[in-house]
Amino acid sequence: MDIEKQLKIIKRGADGIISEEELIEKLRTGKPLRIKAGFDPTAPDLHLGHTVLIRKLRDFQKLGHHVLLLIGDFTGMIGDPTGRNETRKPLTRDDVLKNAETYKEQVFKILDREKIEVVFNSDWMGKMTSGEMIDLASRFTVARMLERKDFNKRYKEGRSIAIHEFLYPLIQGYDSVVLRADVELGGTDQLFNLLVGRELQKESGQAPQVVVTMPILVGTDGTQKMSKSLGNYIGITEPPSEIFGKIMSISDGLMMHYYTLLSEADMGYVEDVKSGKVHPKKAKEALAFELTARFRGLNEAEKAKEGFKKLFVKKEIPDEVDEITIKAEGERMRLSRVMVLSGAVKGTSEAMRLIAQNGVRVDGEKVADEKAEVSTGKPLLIQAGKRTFKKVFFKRD
RNA sequence: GGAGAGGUUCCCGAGUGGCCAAAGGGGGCAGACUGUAAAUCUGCUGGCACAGCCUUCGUAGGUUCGAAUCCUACCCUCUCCA
Repeated sequence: MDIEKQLKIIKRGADGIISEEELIEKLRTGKPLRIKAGFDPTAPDLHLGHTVLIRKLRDFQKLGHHVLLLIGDFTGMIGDPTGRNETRKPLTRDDVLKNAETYKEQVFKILDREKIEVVFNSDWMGKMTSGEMIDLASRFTVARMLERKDFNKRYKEGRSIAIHEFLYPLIQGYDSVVLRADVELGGTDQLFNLLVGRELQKESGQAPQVVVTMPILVGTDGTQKMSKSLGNYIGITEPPSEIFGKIMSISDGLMMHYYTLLSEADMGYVEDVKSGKVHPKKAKEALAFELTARFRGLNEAEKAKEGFKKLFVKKEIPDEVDEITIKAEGERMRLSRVMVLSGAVKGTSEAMRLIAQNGVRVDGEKVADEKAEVSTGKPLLIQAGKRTFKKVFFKRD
């Protein structure tokens, strides 16, 4: 493929490339490039945010380049400095391997498993002697380190920076030297670390890697970056109905952001959505379908779509309802009690609250009385809130 | 090593002896509206055998008829000086 076309694909969705000239030069050699991307081994549950980067790796794969998936098990002991002062508990070798397996499994939903090399930086970092570590540390200066936004801010504010935090960018950079990376991909928040790699490579007599940064995906709350700890994420292993539903409930504005970074839809369609030619609802549905299908398969996506329509558009009862059998405690039971036992709610208070708020239906009928009782003679269909359904069977002994 | 500040319910943050299950905001949930959403309005947001009772305000004790609020010890966090 000619270089212009390759470049176009690489640039799509990318935030920045340092530098484009160098990239062209590397592409011109015609040899497969070594593309590096690092992952934290602590969080094996991938969400849409991670997939932005992985999809870009896929682009490189399609162009015939060699992808190196670096599991940062050594750097994981440090944890990328975020300013949050929480000490990471060291992972055992077993944990790391297990997490890595999970990673691969999930990553292969997007990447071609044949054209990928998985490496662990503990392989070389674990063997490094203190002397070598000092040598590595000597190749960078504190002043340069403090250029990093995060460090800079903390330094100015007089907040603590532990010495070992300085090692993180250094090691990440050193990984590039060891791997002889031609290109490294990362989120925009990784820019500094990625640039350190270039410095160290130059010092080692290598051509500096080209740095490609991808925008950070905003979470479902529409403001903060997608992350598991913030609870604003959509995991790629979640049930299809969850993925579909979560995407359907993002705001229209966010939808454009997702279209740009996650969808494979061609730019023409995306423009039509932006200009309003396509109804936002239709567009959101298409996006939800595309992403659900990507991670959970076409059939599942189809089901999720139908289920969603039934539940939210027609307000009907979904096809598949959780069925649960609980012990009958008499001829009649408090509804709140039944709801707790069936797992529809966390506790009695929550059950009563929901009832008081008109959010509970039994066999389709709204319940108004918080202390309502139900007969245990036949199975009941309980709806608690918008989306929780339980088919309850009673067992007598 | 020295000096000070502080630890409150999911989060931020008020509260300095009873009117405190604890203001206000955020988030979350529910209802209305809708395009599924957003925005907006309303309500809820410790637990339970729910007009009542029980457990919460860093931890453990103490004073008091009564403590998140006072006392003692301990743990932790932060800031400043050296």
